[in-house]
Amino acid sequence: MGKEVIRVTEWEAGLPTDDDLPPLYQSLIPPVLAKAFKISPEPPYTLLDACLPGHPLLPSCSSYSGNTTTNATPSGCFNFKHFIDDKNGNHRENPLPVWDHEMAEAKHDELGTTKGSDPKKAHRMESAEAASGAGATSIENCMDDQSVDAKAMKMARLVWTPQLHKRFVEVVAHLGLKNAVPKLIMQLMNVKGLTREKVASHLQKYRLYVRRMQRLSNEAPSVSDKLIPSMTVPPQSFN
DNA sequence: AGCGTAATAT
DNA sequence: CATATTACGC
Repeated sequence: MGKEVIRVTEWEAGLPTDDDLPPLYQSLIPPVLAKAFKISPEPPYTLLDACLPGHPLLPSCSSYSGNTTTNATPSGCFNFKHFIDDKNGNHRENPLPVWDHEMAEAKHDELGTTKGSDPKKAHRMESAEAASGAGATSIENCMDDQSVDAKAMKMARLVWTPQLHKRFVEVVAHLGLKNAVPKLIMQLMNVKGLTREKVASHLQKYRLYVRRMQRLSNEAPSVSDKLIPSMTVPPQSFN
């Protein structure tokens, strides 16, 4: 007795469970290998895709930071100020991630003369018809256009929608706050149009937010804290 | 080359 | 205000 007629359970023994397999797997495969092995070459998510509810990109990282600050902003863009607590992470609304196309015309040529040629001075934002906040039909194409030549021209301001930010936070949590650097975050997020600079900018702000939160949780619990400074928690550096 | 940060710009 | 850009040190 003892051996069951089931499959080769031993094979499955050491294998990682679903919990152990964050959906980052594809992102971790070098493009070269992926291509060599005919693995789907890591489809870069459009900003839209990344925000769609049904995307298991990063399942709730249950065993990473224990508590991945699930922040769902109630309305509009997320605010580091507000989203401190999460009442219900159940907001499935999808305010489409948007690029701020404000500089549609803006620049008029002031130097129309036969002066030199400027190597890095040509901004032309024209492909701006995104369906911001409305039923979007062929948004993907729209995104394509933007993200493609977005690298060339000056990109419109990225709006960090709650969903996009959520992905950001998840990736950061997955990496650990210490290892989370712009480049890695950008790669793991795998969102089309994201640049290292954008991520870095966001990360900088996010760090400030986290630090503020940590301080807040430490100090000013009550009056007794001030009266009895005998045993205070010195350095609480998470990671 | 990247990163972190503060200051500054849009 | 949120995001982008820059400058500087590491």
